Amino acid sequence: MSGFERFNKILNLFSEKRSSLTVAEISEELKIPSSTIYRTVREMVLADFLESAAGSYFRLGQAFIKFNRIINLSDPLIQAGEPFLKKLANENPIPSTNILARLFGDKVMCVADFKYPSFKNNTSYQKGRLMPLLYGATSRAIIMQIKGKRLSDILNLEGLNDDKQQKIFISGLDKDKKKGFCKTEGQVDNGLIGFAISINNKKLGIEASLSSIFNSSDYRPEHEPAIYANLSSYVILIERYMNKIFFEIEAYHNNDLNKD
Amino acid sequence: MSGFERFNKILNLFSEKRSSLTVAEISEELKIPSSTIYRTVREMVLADFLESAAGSYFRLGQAFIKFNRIINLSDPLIQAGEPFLKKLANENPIPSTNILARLFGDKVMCVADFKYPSFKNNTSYQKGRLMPLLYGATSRAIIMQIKGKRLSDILNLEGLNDDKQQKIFISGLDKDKKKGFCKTEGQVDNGLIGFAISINNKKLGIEASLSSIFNSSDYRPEHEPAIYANLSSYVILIERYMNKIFFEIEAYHNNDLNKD
DNA sequence: AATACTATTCTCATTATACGATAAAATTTA
DNA sequence: TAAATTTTATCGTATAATGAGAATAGTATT
Repeated sequence: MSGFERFNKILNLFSEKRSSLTVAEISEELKIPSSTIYRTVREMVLADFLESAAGSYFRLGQAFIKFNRIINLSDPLIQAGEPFLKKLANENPIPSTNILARLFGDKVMCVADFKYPSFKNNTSYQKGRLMPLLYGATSRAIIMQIKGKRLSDILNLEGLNDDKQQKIFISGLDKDKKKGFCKTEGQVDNGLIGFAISINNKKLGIEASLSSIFNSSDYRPEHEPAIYANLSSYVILIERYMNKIFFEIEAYHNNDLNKD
Repeated sequence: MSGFERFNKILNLFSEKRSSLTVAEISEELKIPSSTIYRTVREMVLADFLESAAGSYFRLGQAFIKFNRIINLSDPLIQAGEPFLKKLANENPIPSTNILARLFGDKVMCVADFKYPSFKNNTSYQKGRLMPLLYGATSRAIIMQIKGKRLSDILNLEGLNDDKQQKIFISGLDKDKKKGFCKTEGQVDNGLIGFAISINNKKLGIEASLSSIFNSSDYRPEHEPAIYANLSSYVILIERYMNKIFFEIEAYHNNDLNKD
């Protein structure tokens, strides 16, 4: 096992449920001698990827907070989209949670969210959370942008291995693609209904979606036109804004003052 | 240079100002052959610490968003303190920004913040940002908890090397310590005045502070009693809540069901 | 479409460095 | 104070990272 691989494996032992670990536990989990783990953990602590907590436990360190902030301040999708989420929530006909999600490698992750104050349900969608790729409007509006080999690779990775089933799934996607939007009910959370539209910027390599999630009990079919009108107008705004950001980034890169 | 060190150095090239880099740029900055950088970057992309963007640039990857979320959901200080920030802001006599900050290694970092809607100034304090250790009430209320060799080590690292100056600084801290609170004006941002009280939990290894920042122009001396009353009562609540969390964590660790 | 240019991966011999068993030291607990 | 646990240090060995350079893939240019 290589050094980086070990480093990565240690970090991935930490989770929402298990947020602190001892060297002994790490050593046990990874089947690696504790002398080696001690050395690696020390390096990681020194670089702020871990911090030592009480009782010889170790926690994730501040490096993640720091780098997350840099991403928040610089990610084109977050920059372009986050300012609109609150407005979208206010304009929706019924209380909603509104989500910006995007494809990272083979995972869909929520990168920004705004919940209307009176929206009661706790959706599974939260900033930083990896979302199921095959379920929910949010994810569908993203993967409908992918095609060919890359799509089937992703679906395979997600466990949709059967050829027949994959074809059915893809033809479902194609229908949504023609309509231009996705709508699913209860696929991610019971009692919730979600609507999503794709966001895309080829030059920035961003495949994303904007979605609004409602309580099924609040929702009436007559709300649908307003929901789509809101989503699609904000998607246009966000895509335009992202394009502007792209040109700013390009200008920055081309500015020789920044090199050296 | 070791593998992990290189990995760390690559990440630390990314900043708010410079959020994407090419392999050539990294190679140039670190004076390491690009064949090596390519290999390392590939590993990092595979593990989601970097992602490739347009024009052969690389950005920070989703791993940071993911791990940041885990910290947010599990950090005892954030869990215990964040829910109170909004209340504190609402109860302050004048518009404020309210900050939970804590010591990570030798750096003070803001881990949660709430800005009262009508508070105008953009403070330097933002979640995830590393703060100057020697300036501002927020940081003072934290380092006043440290003593002896550890304190002087930290001060040295921060550039306060001169023995005489260090003594002056420490005696200033001691005065604040006796008073039980810190108050500084304009040390971090011009036109802002900050008040802070220490937060501590030895068992969890957390040295932190709660602070309220105001516009100097809004502030009148007669506000001071209310400000301190608010801060100190919330600090008591937060410390109590953190202690409760400590016992929950301890119970979790002692529960054999969680081990295998 | 052909060419030039750049970005990326691959190969491989060399060397450095990560590894892990063990001992020593430091810290915590009884 | 002793016992137990956690952490660091030591060191010979094997392994895996390194970097030069070639090969390939991918883009841009004309």
